[in-house]
Amino acid sequence: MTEDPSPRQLQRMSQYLFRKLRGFYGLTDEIEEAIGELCKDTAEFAAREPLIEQGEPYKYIYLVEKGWVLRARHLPQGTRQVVNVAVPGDFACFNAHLFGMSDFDLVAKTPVSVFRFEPVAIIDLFALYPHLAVALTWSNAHEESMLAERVVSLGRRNARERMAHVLCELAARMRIVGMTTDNVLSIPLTQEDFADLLGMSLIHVNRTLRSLAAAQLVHYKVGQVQILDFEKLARVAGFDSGYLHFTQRTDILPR
Amino acid sequence: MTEDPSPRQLQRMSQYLFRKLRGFYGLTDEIEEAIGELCKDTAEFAAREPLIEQGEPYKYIYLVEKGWVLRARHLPQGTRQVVNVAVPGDFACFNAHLFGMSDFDLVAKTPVSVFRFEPVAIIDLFALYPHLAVALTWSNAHEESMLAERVVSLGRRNARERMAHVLCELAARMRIVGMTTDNVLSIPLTQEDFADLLGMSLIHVNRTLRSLAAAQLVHYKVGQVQILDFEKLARVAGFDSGYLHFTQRTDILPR
DNA sequence: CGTGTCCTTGAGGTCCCTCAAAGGCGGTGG
DNA sequence: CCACCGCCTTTGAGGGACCTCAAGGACACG
Repeated sequence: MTEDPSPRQLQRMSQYLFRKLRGFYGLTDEIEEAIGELCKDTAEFAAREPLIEQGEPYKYIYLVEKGWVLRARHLPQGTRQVVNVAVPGDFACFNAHLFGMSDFDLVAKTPVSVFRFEPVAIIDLFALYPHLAVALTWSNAHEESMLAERVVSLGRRNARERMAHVLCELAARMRIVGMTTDNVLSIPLTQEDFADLLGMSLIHVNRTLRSLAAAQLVHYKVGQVQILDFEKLARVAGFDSGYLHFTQRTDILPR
Repeated sequence: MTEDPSPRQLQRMSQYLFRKLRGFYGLTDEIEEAIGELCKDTAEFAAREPLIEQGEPYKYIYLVEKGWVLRARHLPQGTRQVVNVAVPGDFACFNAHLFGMSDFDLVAKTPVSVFRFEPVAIIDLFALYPHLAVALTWSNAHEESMLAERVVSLGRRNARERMAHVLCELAARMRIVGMTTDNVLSIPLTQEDFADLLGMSLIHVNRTLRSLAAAQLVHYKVGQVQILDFEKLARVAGFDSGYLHFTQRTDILPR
């Protein structure tokens, strides 16, 4: 499950994360180095394997390098809610590690490789790698922003809008880290996963997807979603990519 | 709108925040001092006055000292989704300030006083006040945890459970910062606010509250919610306070 | 005493759920 | 190479949770 990365691997390691950060501000060498320092330990997980389970203490902070990871809560009545999905370049458990134990399952949806590091006191971490604070805080803010947007979706958008919205979001996120260049997205989520992500039933997900397909907006099949008309889809969703904040800012660089 | 706090005020300023942090770990003098240093500027807002509006650039990071603040999104079709509420001791806009502009309205629900400070580069901030990083990161984690729980509620709990759950959460949050000691909560939210917070219609909120009242669980009136049977309410909600992480940890103190 | 704000109740409709069942498709084993 | 199995998708039918529209009542305030 664990192996030593070669220097070559380290070189190429967090290109996903770097691409995201680069979109946000001029990525400095210090930040790249700090992240490189931190990400020396790697691990692999098979599909369906949990990285951490509800109720367990946190052992690591993860940076996803390959594959998809779902953060989900299992409710007593047997239902599940997927809170968010992590794709390459996303951190997992960063701020939550402050807490004693996890409130959620973190489970590999595909074969997954991660970089990971043991949580140390934040204050030590930032003292050791001051430039890391920027990257981590940005990642935090980004994740919280997506969570807030999910709350908006679940609270005030209907099934069609929710589905359209999450597809727009995934398209944008995958594009910025270079997971896709055209409108064909390799998304390993089943219709049941979408149901648990969007707070609806599997059956209604299916009908919604068929309806979007009939309208020539998207074409879903297992493991692959093709966006036929992004503009129109975004209009259906009320999707405004602003909340992802993938826009350059130069005024807040560390001095 | 702005005034200089007297030293006495500073002394008493963030008791709310301190109580929360104290619940989490032994609050050190350094942290208290760092926060005190930062919170020299205060501001007051009237009820309904926005602290910041959707689309505006961030000017400040806020620490709520008195009153209630709602973070809400207004959708094109005229609906509103309240993403979370901030009570005394809560930060607002902390990590979001990294972004160019706000995705949400931040509006005073009651007369509000806040401490505020201008965002500087995170790296500078943490270098200046290293002990602050802990408090801020914990606050971040806490807020994200509540957001995640809201996603679970909106996605997989029905109206009755959602209402019960949010009341349990508010009770717990108000108790830990000392806003209440018994089961009578001064909550300034109207039924419409609850509707927008829980993603339901005003009318259904009303029926749900009446139903909870009929079951002798809670008694709602304007500005005040009385919890008649917390245990039972928590059972209805499927509420487990774990996600609030108001439990002592001594193992991760900064050295 | 009118006006604004908020709560309350009724009635009808709809979005989405649950239950039920069938079909496609890749993998595995006999 | 076919039969079978597991996993996922698809479709139908009926029901329920919640929504919208409509209207009335309570209460505070100037």
